[in-house]
Amino acid sequence: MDRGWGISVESDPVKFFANRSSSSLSLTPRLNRIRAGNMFPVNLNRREEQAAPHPSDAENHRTVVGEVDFFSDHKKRSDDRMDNSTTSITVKKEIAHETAPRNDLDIINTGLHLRTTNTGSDQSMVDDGISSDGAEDKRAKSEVGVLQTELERMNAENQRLRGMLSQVSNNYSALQIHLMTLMQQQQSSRAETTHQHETAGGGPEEKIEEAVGSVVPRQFMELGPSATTETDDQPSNTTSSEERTHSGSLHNLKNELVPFGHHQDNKAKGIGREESPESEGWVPNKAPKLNNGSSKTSIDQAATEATMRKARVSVRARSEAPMITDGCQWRKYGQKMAKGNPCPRAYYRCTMAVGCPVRKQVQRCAEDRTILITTYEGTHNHPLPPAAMAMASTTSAAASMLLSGSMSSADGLMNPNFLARTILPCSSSMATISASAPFPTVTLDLTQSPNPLQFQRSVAPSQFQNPFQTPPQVPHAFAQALYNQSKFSGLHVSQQHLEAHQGPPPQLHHQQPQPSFADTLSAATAAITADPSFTAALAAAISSIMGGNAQPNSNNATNNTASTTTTNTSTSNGNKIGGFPGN
DNA sequence: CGCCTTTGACCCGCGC
DNA sequence: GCGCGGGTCAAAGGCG
Repeated sequence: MDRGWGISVESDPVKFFANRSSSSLSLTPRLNRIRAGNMFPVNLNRREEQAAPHPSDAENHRTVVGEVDFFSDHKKRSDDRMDNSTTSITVKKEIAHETAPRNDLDIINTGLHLRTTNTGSDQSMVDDGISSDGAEDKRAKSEVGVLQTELERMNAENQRLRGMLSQVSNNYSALQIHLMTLMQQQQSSRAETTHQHETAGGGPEEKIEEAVGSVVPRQFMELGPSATTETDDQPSNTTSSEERTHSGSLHNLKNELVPFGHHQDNKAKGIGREESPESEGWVPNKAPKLNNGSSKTSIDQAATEATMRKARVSVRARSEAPMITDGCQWRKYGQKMAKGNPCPRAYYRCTMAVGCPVRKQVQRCAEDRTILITTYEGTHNHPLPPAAMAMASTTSAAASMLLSGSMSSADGLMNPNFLARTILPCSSSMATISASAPFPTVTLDLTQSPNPLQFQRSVAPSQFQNPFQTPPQVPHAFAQALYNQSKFSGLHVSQQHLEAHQGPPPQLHHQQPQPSFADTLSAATAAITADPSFTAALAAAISSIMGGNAQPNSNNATNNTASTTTTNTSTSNGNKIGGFPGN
């Protein structure tokens, strides 16, 4: 039963991916994603491993609807079977042939049907031994009981659906808040720049309006060739070595998110990682090797890049899959038993480009093995397919946010909670920052279910100055795409896990009282130096998700699937250390 | 045959 | 200096 959820859930996404990649990926990506999002509760509840093929949903519904009408028929059939079969056998047959749940409603109906059938059989048994006078009452009482049972089942189902909904809201809220924070940051950056260079006319409102009209498009443009000029216009601000190194480090982030075809422009510019020896390939985390630069700038840049690479983003998500598929291709290069965790830690390296420095570690949580902890390290030195944008941008944004805080303010790392609130002001429990050595780590916890209303309160229009209210579908699509990826790759929320962990998931990080959103926002704005690349990263991610440019990378889904498949296969092999955690 | 995973060995940093 | 733990390498084997 338990395994059934996982199996069915993993099988369907493949079909979906296949359909998606072959038919309408480039045409209506947004619609597909929305559709996929709507499918969320559907897939999670499928249990088909032992269900016989069912003609269609309509027929399924028909069967359910007709169950009451066929009550007597069931009775008759049960009567006929009484000779050589028990009631339980009858019920199993019903399950096998008549319940092929297509969605939650079907499951609910299935439960009803099951009960009805069962009761019908029972009823028939009772009727056999009772006079016809009391049969009517008995039948009525039985129906009442059936309805009560159904009500209970539906309540339980409702609870589960609520859990799933809160999970989705969790992801959605996290990403939307993130986006909003970035928008505010962008606004602050622009205001500051404008104030420094010229006291341009127009009040804050006008600036905001300008930002609204241009933020996203301009950021999109920054990713292209125009990014060079845009960046060239900026250096007047980045005179200090600190900011210079900062800019250099985030150049990687920009590269990571540059759409296909634009990647070479930055390279031609001659800044950033491409020229550093490190860019040629992965260099282990050994400090001496990082100081290969001859000039001071090179040293600073190398150190910054080292910090950038050392900064880690850990994503915690419930998953039965051995590894979440984030759109990238990974090759496993090691596995070790980590101290304090019975589950082995697997080491993966990005193989989408030769010499890509990005690594990730995958390990199951020791406290709750349904939680998969994926730790990303480094930035991609190659273009990413749209499917990889969401996760990469999220992790990179978190990492750059972390690094921005660490560079602009020493308190950033000294006060992790501050940065945590900075990244996700409204939900410090969803993003936590560990300042513990050796690597600063941002933890994005997708396993928690905060109160969605809390977020709604936080992003009231009055707080965000209407112009900054991005179209709802933007962050929604962002979260949706991220979630879809997760869902189809194993980051899905398993129904059984929702049931098993109705209570608050284990908290690895200390929760802090939540400050007001305005306070944290201003704090974030003040604490983090303006960084166009950061916003550009998010803009690029959103653009890729919105499908405006949607590079029809149809291989993407295939690669994802293949990657997951191979990983599953490999991890299912006998492993001396014990195989993959949780399997 | 090539790619990938497995897994023991090795390297390095850190604490004692 | 030594041990421990994290991280990586690379030979060997499996698989399509």
